[in-house]
Amino acid sequence: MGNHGYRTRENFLAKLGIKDIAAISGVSPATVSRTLRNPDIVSEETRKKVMKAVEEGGYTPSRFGANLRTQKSGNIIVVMPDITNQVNAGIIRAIESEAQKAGYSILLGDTQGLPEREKHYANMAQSGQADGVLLFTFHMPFNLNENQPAAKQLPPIVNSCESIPIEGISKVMIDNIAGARTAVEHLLSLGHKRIAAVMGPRDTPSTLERLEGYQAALKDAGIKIDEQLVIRGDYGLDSGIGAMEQLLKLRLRPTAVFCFSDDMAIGAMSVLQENGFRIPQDISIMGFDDIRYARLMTPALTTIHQPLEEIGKACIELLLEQLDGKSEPGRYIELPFKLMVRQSTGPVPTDR
Amino acid sequence: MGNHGYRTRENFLAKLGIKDIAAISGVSPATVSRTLRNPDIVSEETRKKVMKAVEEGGYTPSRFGANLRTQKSGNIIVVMPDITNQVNAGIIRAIESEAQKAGYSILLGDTQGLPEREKHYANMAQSGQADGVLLFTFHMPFNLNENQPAAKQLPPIVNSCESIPIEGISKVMIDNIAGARTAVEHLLSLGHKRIAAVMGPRDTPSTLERLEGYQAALKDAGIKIDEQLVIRGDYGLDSGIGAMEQLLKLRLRPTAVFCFSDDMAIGAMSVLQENGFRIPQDISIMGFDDIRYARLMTPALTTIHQPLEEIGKACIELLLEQLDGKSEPGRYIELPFKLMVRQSTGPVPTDR
DNA sequence: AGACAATTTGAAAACGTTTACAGGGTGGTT
DNA sequence: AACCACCCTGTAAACGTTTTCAAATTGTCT
Repeated sequence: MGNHGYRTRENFLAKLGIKDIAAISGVSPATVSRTLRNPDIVSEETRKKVMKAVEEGGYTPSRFGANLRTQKSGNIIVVMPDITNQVNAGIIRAIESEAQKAGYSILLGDTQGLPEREKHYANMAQSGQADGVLLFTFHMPFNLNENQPAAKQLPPIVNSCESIPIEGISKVMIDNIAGARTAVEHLLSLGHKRIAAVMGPRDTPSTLERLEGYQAALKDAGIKIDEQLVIRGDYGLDSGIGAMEQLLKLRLRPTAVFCFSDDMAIGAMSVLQENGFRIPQDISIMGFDDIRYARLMTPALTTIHQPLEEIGKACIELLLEQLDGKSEPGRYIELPFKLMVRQSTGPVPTDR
Repeated sequence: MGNHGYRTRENFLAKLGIKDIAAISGVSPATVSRTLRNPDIVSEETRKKVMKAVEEGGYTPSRFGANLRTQKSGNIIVVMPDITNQVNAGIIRAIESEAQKAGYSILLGDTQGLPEREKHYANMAQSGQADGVLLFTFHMPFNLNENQPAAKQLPPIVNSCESIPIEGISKVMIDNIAGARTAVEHLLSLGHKRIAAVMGPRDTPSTLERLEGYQAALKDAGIKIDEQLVIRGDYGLDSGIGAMEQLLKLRLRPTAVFCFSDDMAIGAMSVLQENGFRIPQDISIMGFDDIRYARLMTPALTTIHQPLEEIGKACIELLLEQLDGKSEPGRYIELPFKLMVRQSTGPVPTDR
């Protein structure tokens, strides 16, 4: 019954601790820790002894102790409005993969659009549940003191997809304005003049930016904006359906519809086809995102490609820089979009 | 410089600890802890004092200390082959939402099909990173001793979607055999006799089960299985494309194709339409899963609906039971699938 | 041989909670 | 007045690591 520290529970699941391994291999706990974390600084002889005990004992260091001591959780929380969305899913997949390479795990924060859940997830950085935050929502879930630089009041954080208007916070974005402009210019080049826009959720930066690109392109072409052709959506399939139904009721229908997301474009296409319209002969449809289903639609959907994997990688890169203290927050990475011309867009119909 | 425990760093981010709050409110750390975790057992007077200090100090208890003391992480690791898949995404979304209600956070384990990553994630339960495991892959990533009941050697765990052949492990499934049988019977009822099957990845339980249902339905109808009509896929879009191309090369083409996933069905449909085949007049297509895009295809995809949200909820329910020690592992929940008849299936063509 | 540096190790403190235990107070009952 | 029960609170001991500091050992150079 000495105080050697061995566990004696018969339960064979009884987990060994670092002290047990130390006792078995005849060294101190410190040396066991060093062997595992920093093998180079222990002699080969002890390293072998310790590793033998570790393997035979099936020892896995408890994170609880290590986390407490190092004040690091090894987790990154990803705050997203909806992980079911193909765009978000693609990004988070890349994030997870990259994070794992760097030894971090991903905590999933699906806000389902609720600000209180956003707050909840953001607080994980406060409580130590996460070391850093990847923010894909457009609220700022932290209370900031106006008089201090934001960076000093925030945990390591990177903002992507929806740009939060705060100085000094790292961001990974695509140029939504230019993307939308490119989309509309593609339609203009096909001769379209009555081009509808189906927007995303009101007030989100991405929607506002894409709207700006849409307006700018039309303005440059000398076309006046027809408010009836600008419909509010929410990036979801059903809102694409609703928007298209609304557009079909118009006396002067658009000849092309630019949807701010592929999901809405797919919804719109289904309404058109149900009602006997031919795409693109009667109406052209254009999306945004290039989700994996886009190219498999019939007709294949013309859209703006977003580099999901690169976005995810860039997010982790910027966050790791902050976590490693290698760089100040405030870096901005802009990734290139790409116009994917497929079959859902075509020349404006001439017969009217 | 007394030992009152206050932090004195000027850094205004300096986090207060439980000792600081205790000192400020003039009670012991124990009482602060009680106030936060179990408010009922402290007097109203102290509770007010403490809460005031907590709020003014902006105190958030550190998880590091609490985790170490309670030996709980508050995390659940979800191990999935691909989170980008609509089925998995839908399930994990429900899981996340339910887990959060119960005070747990979700760690994302996207294995990308790699067994070593599966092992890595499974080990998170060993190291204390996660309290429980939700397993959607079909390997058993733990080394089990054959002579002991599996349940005693495993952390709290629930297995779903792909059934792992081990006794005494909780499961949430749909009846894949009956689901596939229902699908094929639907096609049979439309007069089809040459019904192709596009399978999922070889050796996964779900594929084997669906294949069994397919075979059973044909056998019951007195139709001999034509091996040429059974194509290997991997549940992904591209494999649906490849499978359909293969089927079109056949001298005697099928009149209906049952794809074991909607993604493959969508891939198959795009091939057919590209080659001028009419769906369902020339060939009927049937999927499995009922992802959100299924009903928006043109024609809308007939498929077997999987109750993703219910699956997610049931997983958490079974896992929480184990985590709370309220029940032994080994429970089995079977959720109902549903045949969704839409426009991609129709009567067998008569003209040949 | 002695001084000094380099390498390797151990002792002990620290990380921040929660909780078993004990003790002090209050009020009610005999 | 003594006793008991109950409620509330504080003390102190865990939980399992990592890391600082110092000591011990070895090797190198004069």
